[in-house]
Amino acid sequence: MPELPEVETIVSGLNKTCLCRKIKKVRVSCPALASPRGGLSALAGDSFVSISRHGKYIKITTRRGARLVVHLRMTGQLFLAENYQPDKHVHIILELANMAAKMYYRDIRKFGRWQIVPPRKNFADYINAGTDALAVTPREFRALCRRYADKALKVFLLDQTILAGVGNIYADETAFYLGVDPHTPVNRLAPEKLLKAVTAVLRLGIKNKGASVSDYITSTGARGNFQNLLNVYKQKNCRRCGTPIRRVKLAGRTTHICPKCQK
DNA sequence: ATTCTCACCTGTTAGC
DNA sequence: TGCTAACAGGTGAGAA
Repeated sequence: MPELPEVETIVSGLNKTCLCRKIKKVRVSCPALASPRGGLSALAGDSFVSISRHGKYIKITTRRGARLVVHLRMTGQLFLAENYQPDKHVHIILELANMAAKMYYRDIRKFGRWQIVPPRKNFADYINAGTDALAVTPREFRALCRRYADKALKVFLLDQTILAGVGNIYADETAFYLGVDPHTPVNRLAPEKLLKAVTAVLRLGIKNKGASVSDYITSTGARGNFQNLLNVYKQKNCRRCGTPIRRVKLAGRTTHICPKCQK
């Protein structure tokens, strides 16, 4: 799924290619993806001047001052391609000036959202999320650990209002990195170690351009590499010790644990 | 207030 | 083999 490292990879890719290019044409074939409905037509003639990220949310600002929040949810893909034949899952196409490639939004399950932020609101008000997992300070992180001391590690990591960006893949991999069971309460872990683990796992994901475990692809349509380095997530056996991975439900998600490496 | 459940979708996999 | 049911997991809304 697109989590922080996947979204970071897409955002940094788009920043290299499509900033400040005039949007010649906007085609939306699934109006329900946009809010307000039909709001994306206002992008015609405008251009993106800033593309950034908060957690898994993509934040876009245009030359005319419009703000856009794009969320890929489960199966959203945002990429640039030349000579691409859109299939039935492509729902938004942006044609950019002086560029052979077009921008495509493809989303099999149509869970994703393109939202126009109302003029009076800022991004932070609009996005219901805590501090970005790679922007949190050690001091702030310690406070979060104290406040949510009783929560299970995985529940803590997955809650976007506490810390933004970690999803199922990186939560399981973080617990593995720490060598602990994801049911472990936060107050049983040293905040410094926990933050170091989250940071290390997310950065490794970014370094490898994200994990293409299902539909995720980069902004050029390429697959990531991190799926080849996962230790427990969707693994049959632990990559480190070969022990069969135990699958349990935690926080409503399939959770992968190596019974030998994680106590 | 906090925590849980469901709805949103469709492709893939498991099981009969 | 062919069909159906369960599953995949991010978010927001509504219920408990």
